[in-house]
Order: sequence, then C-alpha cells, then structure tokens
Amino acid sequence: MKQPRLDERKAYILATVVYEYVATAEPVASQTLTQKYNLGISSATVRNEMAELEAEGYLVQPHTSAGRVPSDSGYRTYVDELMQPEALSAADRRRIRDDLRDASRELDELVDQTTRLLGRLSKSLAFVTKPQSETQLFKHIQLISIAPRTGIAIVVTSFGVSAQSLFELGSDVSADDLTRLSSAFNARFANRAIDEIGESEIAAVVAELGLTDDLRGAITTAMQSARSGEIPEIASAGAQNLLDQPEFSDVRKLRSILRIVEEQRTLYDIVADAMNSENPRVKIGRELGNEELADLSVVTVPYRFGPHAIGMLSILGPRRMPYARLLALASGTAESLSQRLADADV
Amino acid sequence: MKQPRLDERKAYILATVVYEYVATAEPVASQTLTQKYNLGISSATVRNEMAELEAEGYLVQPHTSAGRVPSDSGYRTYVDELMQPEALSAADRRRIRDDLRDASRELDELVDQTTRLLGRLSKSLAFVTKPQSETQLFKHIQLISIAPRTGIAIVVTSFGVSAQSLFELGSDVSADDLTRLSSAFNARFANRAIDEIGESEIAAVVAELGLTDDLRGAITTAMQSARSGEIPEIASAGAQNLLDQPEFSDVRKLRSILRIVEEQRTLYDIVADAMNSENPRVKIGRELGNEELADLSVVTVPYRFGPHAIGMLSILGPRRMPYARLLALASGTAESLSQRLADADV
DNA sequence: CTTTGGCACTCCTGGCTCTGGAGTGCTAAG
DNA sequence: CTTAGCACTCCAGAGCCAGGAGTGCCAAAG
Repeated sequence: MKQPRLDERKAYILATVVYEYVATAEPVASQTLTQKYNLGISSATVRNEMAELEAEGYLVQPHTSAGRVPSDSGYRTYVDELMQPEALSAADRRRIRDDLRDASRELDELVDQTTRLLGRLSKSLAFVTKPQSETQLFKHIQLISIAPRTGIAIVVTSFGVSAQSLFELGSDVSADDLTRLSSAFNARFANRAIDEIGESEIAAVVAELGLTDDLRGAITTAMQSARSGEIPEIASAGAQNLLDQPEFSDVRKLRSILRIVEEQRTLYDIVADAMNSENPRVKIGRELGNEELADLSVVTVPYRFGPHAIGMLSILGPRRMPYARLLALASGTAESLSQRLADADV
Repeated sequence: MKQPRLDERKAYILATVVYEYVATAEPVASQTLTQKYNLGISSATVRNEMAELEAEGYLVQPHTSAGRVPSDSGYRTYVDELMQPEALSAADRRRIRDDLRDASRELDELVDQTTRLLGRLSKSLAFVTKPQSETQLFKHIQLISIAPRTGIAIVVTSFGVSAQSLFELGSDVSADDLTRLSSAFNARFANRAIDEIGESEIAAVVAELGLTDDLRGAITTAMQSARSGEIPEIASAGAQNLLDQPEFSDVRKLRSILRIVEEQRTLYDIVADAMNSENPRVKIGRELGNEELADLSVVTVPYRFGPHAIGMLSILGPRRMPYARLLALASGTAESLSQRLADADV
C-alpha cells in the first residue's frame, strides 16, 4: 500500500498539507497549496498527486468535495521523515528558565510546577510521571512515635521523602527503641538501591534488637510503598487548553479525555512502553491504542537524574499538533528539569 | 420586593417548580404542575400564582412563551425554608463505608480518595481542602544528611509528615550534629502548636548548640512551609461528570470551570468564608461571587479531627442540583472521613 | 374577591428547501 | 506528463414555514 518511497514532489506536497492543516484546521485544497506555497506546478497536477497520496493511505478526504487531511500514516511519515526539527524559541527558553529558577526544591512540587509550565507553553494538556522508586537509593528511615501505640515511619531516598506510613502496635514501644531501630537500619542499608533491600534482611535487623514483629510489619510496609512497583504518580495540567481546539466542539470527546486524565491508569499505559527510554517518542491517533483518543497525539520525552532517565514528560493534544514545536518544547523543558534536579546535587 | 412571606400555596408551587426543574432540566409549565402533582387547582390559577412569584423575584421566564425556572433567590428560599432534608440512602451509606474502609492511612491520600469517592457519588465535581497546619501540633523534626553539604529537613505534625525541604550548607556539618540538633528541637517543642513556634526560639536552640546560621535558615524554612499560612491544597475530582449536564452543551462554560479548578485559588475563595465553620453551607449562582460560575452552585460541609473542623468538603454542580440529596451525601461523607481520621487515633 | 375555562397571541424548534461556493475528478489538448 | 476547462458533488448557511407549547388576559362563575 505505501511501499513505494515517496518521490520528492509527493513528499513536499504531503509535508505542506500537514503544515497547512496544522495551521488552519481546515481541509486543504489543491489551490490553496499552489497559491500559498509556490510549487511550480498547477493545481490540477497537485490534485493528481493528492489523489495518489490518498490511494497510498497518507491523506483522507472528509467528503467527496472537500480538501485533504492527513491520515495517521500521513502524520507518521511527516514526523519520521519530512518535518524540519525546530529549535526552542528564545522566548520559550527564557520562560522555562525563569519559571523553574524559583521553583520548589522539593521533588513533588518541582514536577507539579514543571507540568503546569508545560501545559501553559504548549497550550495543550501536559502530563508528567513522577520518578519511580526503583532507581532511588535508600538513605534513611525514621520511626517516630506520635501517640502511645501509634507511630509514623518515614523513608527518605535519594530524591527526598518518598513514603510515609502510619502504624499501630499491639504494645507500647519506647521512643528509645524506635530510635535504636532507626539507627540500626540506617547504618546497615544507607545508600543501597531501595529495591534490593529484602524482607528477610529487614526481619533480621528487627530480630537482632529483640523487637516485636509488629515493627517488622510497619517497616516492611513503609519500604514497600517507597518502592511500590505500581504505577508512578502522574501530574497533569492544562486540560482546559484543549477546549480551544475546534476538534473539541463536540463535548463527548472531551468527556473521554477528562475521564482518562483522572484515572491515571490510561495515561500511564500511553507512556509505559517508552518509560525511561532515552529518546523522544511520538504517538499518533490510533497508535495510542485507545479508540477514544483516536484523534489525538502525544509526544513524550524523558527527563533525567544524573545519567538515568527517571520519568517522562508528555504533551497530549489534537492529532493536528505542531509536532516539531512541541518536541522542542518538551525536550527543552525536560532538559531544564533535569538540570534543576542535578543542581540539587543529591 | 420579596418582603411578603410566601403563603402556603405559593410556597408549595415554588417548591414544586424547583423540584420539577431539578429533575427535568426543562422550564416548567403550569399544566405540568397540575398534572404531575395534584394541587387541587386549575392551571390558570397556577399561572396567576407563578406570575406573582415572578414579580417577587423567585422565578424567571427564559422567554415569553416558556415555562418558569427558579431564580437564585427562588433556589435560596427553597434551600432555606422549603426543602425536605433527606437522609443518606442505604446504598450510598454502604458505598462510602466500603470505599473508605480500605482507604490509605496517609492523610493526603485519604483526602484524595475521599474526593474521588464524592465525585463519583455526586456525579458532580467534588473538591476538598486539605487540613491547614494551624491546627496541627508539632511532633518531630528530623535533619538528615543526604550528601556532603546537602540535607533534608522533615517536619512531622500530628497529621503525619507535613513538610520537607532540601537545604544546602556553606560548610560540612557532621551527621552527629544534625542528630543532636534534631533531638534538641524535639525535646523542646514536641506537642506545641506549630504556629506558636517563633523564629527567635528556633534561633536560640541553634545558637545554644553552637551551630551555624545556615541551619537556622534551613529549619525556619521547613517550619515555615509546615505552617504555611497560604492557601491549603485542594483535591478535586469528577470534572467530567459536569459534561453530562445539559447546561454544559456550551463548551465555553466548561472552559472557565476547568481553569478555575486548576488554579486552586478561586476554589479556595469559594469556601474561604465558610472555612472551618461548623455548619454546612450552600452557595447559589451569583452568590459564588464569580460571573463565570453564575449558573452553578456549591454545597460545602466541614470535616473534623477530634473536636475541630479542619477542612471542607464541597460539591460543585449546576445550580439545578438536588440540594437535599447532595447535602446528605456531603455530610455523610464528611462524617465517615472524620471517623476515619479519629480512628487513626493520632 | 378568587377561581377557571376559553382564546388569542408569542415565541421557540425542527424540518425543509434553496442557493452559493468550494473542491474535486475527468477529459482532452498541449 | 502537465494543465485548462468543465461538469458534478456536497456542504454550510439563510430563509421559510408549520406545529406546538405556554402564556396572559378576559369574562363568567362560584
């Protein structure tokens, strides 16, 4: 179907159709092309080419007497082969820098803030996965008594506090014992990768100090939730931007999206296969694997902590999105975020 | 204008109009009233009464030959004087109990979960303020070194961890000094109300131990953000439910709302004056003080920790909302949340 | 004085038709 | 292979109309 590599002229026409459609949101006609972009050929020739591009699956016609619109595979070819990469505009670069300069030093908030920034700049919906614990190093655990038989266990990792959980005990335990236990753990496990610390090792330490099994449970739970193999949290922002897009004049579309954003699950599925990979990804329309998102696209780029990608930063918008610009924007933002994390010098 | 107290028949008609309009979302006609509710009078009489109710400001007519719709003050009278309080349905009661039973024990997550629950049950947008620190007691501070000159300060209050902040120091400080300092603070301030702990007291302790001013700064920041007099965080859920309401067929309305939900500021303004009061509140249409929200209403109820209200739980929906039901629902949910908090027995 | 049946009047809603225009596909000639 | 020309298709919007839902008012009845 689309075996034959596009010859240069066809490629240029396809690229131009995508470009024009992204700009105007109107199906693009053969005349528009010849008038606004000076290809040296007549509209009739363009019509012939477009008919072939349609037969090959790159374009579609909303109805017989309308202009052409790119299909998923039209966009795909555009993104993979035709578009000119863009650099981040100076204005955007400055806004990112200014905005993140006085951002919080706390990881969670820093990510939230970055997400909002990206939503604003992209005028789309932005979502960012928070780092999962796997790559984190255990730094410190602290058991604190806050009422006779109730305490709180706090696990600190190389990114800052990553879990806290309340626990109740069957019998009183002295504050002193809690401190001794905390210290023993810290001495033993500091700077180990958190997911390497096994339940048996934990039990061993508790037993050594002759403390109750209750405590072992409490600690295991806290460590568990610090490394929770579950879905990472996902921050999102900018849903309202989507409303400006003509494709959302139909309210039902929007409903699916709002629901999807609220259940983080589907968002996660979208980025899961790109998770912590090193390269930007673009998913277009049906590639998202969800019929409700069929006319949307997502660009996803990683952000790093030191040498490792620890989370993904994504922009969700209409399929008709300015791919090059958003890729530059997402990359730039990811870059700044990574920089900011490195500065914290943890 | 609306001085004269409504006589019984007028009151009944007003109540019925509200009831019917809430149910159908259609302007209600005099005939509908006589047919579906058996008032013993003719539609002509009802028309006369409705004309008077309109003159008095309780009803409005979308256009001359349409039925009547309640005005803000029509709803207001309904809520204050006419409606029958409802009890929580058994089904709802059960769902609340089941849902919160295996909810997280961690405050933040518990609130998030409650918010989502309330959004689902109310089929509207739910938002819940998280407790502000003012009412919290200081329990514990822990300074932890996580890299040569970098550390993290964690403040634990009676609700669990409430602030954590990274700090950097000009010179190395031994882990031991950090521990000594933490202990000194804990000994001195444990169980004091967090907003009573002044900066000078903090400085005094640091000085006593002969430690650097850097540390004073770090601790002050951490305490500051634990008691941050700022807006409390607000969790929200269920925006997509609003889309089912006919009043949102116009997309622009929704845009305002999404924006408002994302900037928590406006949400906070809505509940600010009811903040931590002991009674449920209802705000109707323009009473919300925001033209963009003119055809919405909000019900707000407090939840408690021990004897004190520490946050508010709200439902935002179309002005045409089932007030009695939502009040029951919000109250029931608040009740369960308070219960859950008390159980944690902090 | 209140209630009510009757009736004329208003205004919205949905469906229908019509027209202009934007685009295409095809054909035939260069 | 390209292109001018032309017939054809289809949509979008405007205008029109009919139906119907509801009201307001009047005059008669209780």
